[in-house]
Amino acid sequence: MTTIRDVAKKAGVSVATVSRYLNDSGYVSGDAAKAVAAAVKELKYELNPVARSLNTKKTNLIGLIVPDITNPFFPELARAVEDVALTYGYTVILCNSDENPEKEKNYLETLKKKYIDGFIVTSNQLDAPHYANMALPIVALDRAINEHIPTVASNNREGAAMGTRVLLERGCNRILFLRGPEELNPANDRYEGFMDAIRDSGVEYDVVVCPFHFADSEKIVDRVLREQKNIDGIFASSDVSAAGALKAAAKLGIAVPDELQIVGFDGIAMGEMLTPGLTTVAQDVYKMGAIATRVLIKRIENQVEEQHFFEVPVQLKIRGTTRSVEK
Amino acid sequence: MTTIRDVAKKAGVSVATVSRYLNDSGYVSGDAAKAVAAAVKELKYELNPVARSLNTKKTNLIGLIVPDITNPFFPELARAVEDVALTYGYTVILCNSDENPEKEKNYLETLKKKYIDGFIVTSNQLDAPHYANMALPIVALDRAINEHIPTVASNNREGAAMGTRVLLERGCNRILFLRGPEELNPANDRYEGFMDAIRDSGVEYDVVVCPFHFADSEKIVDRVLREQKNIDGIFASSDVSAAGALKAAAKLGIAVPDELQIVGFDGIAMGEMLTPGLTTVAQDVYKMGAIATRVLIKRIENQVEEQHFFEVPVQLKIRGTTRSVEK
DNA sequence: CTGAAAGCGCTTACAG
DNA sequence: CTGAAAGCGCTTACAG
Repeated sequence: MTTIRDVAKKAGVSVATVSRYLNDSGYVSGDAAKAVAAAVKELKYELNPVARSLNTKKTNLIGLIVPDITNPFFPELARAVEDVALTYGYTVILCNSDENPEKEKNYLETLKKKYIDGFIVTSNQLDAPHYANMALPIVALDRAINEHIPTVASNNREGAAMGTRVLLERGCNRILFLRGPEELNPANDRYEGFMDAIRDSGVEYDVVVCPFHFADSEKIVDRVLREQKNIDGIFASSDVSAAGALKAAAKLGIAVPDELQIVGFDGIAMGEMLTPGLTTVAQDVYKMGAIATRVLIKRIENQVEEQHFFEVPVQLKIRGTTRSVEK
Repeated sequence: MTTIRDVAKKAGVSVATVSRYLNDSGYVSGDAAKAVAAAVKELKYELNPVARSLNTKKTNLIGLIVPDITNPFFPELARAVEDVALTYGYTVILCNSDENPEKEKNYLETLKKKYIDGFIVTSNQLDAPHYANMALPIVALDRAINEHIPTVASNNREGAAMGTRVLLERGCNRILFLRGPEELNPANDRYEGFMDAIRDSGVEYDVVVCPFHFADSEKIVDRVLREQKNIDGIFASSDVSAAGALKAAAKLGIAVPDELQIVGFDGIAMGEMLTPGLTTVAQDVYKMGAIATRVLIKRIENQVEEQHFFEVPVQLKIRGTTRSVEK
């Protein structure tokens, strides 16, 4: 392995000069620069990043902590993070937390020791002490951690209101809202948005808490649909739940969208594969990941960034589980 | 930051002894061990892994190279890799290659410089030179790289034969096989398996090449179904293609499974969310990832492993897109 | 503008 | 069984 010393020797300068040239830090005369460049080229020298890290305490590594990459929301996020990271010369370490604070903390600490440069985190441990005294740059995704930490999120509340109005405008008279887990901030925001839109409409509604899980959602919706025969609209807080609802309806022989209209939330790829295609409030997950990564890297590189909260607009995707608007 | 020197001083021994104790390498007397242990505890000393890496050229980091984490096959793989890696004290770096040899090579080289310990790779660049002279441990997933590199894969051929027989046993008289991209090894194995099963059956069949992409598959199947009215069975080389086929059938008003039966390949979660649920040849993706990771870590830790090819059996999942067997 | 030297925090022959 | 010392390959004040 050729080292900086070899380069220095060949170029007839000191290692300090080579280092300055390589890092573009401090002055290097034109002559010296030329000699070093030639030596680097001739020796095919490549800087050893581990040795550098030991000095700088930087690694160009960032951690992405998600509950579970298997959850269809996260792969696209991971993709965005990796794409942007690559652009800036960073590499991504993938961590599944399972929403387990211990696991999360463990990753945080292990990687900190390895001089990781920062984290992008999707977590519910909003108030966990290990975030408070983390000296490392962190950006929160989807769910706020605390005021000191920049957050990127969809406009969940407004999006949910939009989704609700889709059903309202299409003549639903009794709407079932599948509310997400109560410990999830975004789920609560969506609930608020639903309430915003439904409140003054005069339309009847039911709210049922429902995990973001296909089979559970199907079961819950099946039960509700059997009990409440007059439900003609379902707004689910996630596409996976909406898929469960659609399946339940199909099994009960309820025609979608003629007898029952369904709207989801998320915009995951599966939505268009269903029959009929799922109408949904689509989050721009890729954009969220991209913004989060840029913000994080700015922080890592000490660029000032006054903005603290980044809201990414959702977009309605009208597909087959809703009818055309009644005029 | 407390270093090994602080510990040595407090314990009244040399740093060499502390290092030996910490790494359980070389002899350390009982007394010395006790003193060091006490000092470590009192000072809350934690070894600096970066400094260690500079010496050992090991980092406990492994790279996972996939074409695109957004492809529904890979998240579960990534999850398995990460789970097992964590068990052994390794951390996973996620790399999306987009099947682009340059990108792949770039990751390989960048991370090698960072003293990454090994790679798990899903790649088509079987014969790429950058794999031939990689001194690092590598395990190939799903697609063989070369004979020197251990490979983990499903029994694609046999699985495809099984899937074909599902249609045969259920009375299909004309089967459309959606063959995957010809540059993909597993896709070709599945084609062989289909041929194995169909050849002697006397049943008519068509073969159409079809990318593992939903919308494209839908389009292709729509066209074929319009042209060939008597197709009553489709075997798709991937679940995503099968979903496209199902969608095409639905739009054409063809009843599944009564008029047309469909079988997919992969076993991704989406399959059960469709209506009807997708019958499929399910790969045990998690197991594949877990095995690959264990094999890789064994190699990294220089444990001999004579086995070179690991085949993970597929499993039939009979759901709603096929009928019950005719007796 | 440049170099000698200390330092980042560990590991590992080597001599005893 | 143990320690002094060199070494991993870089960066960074500091003095000139």
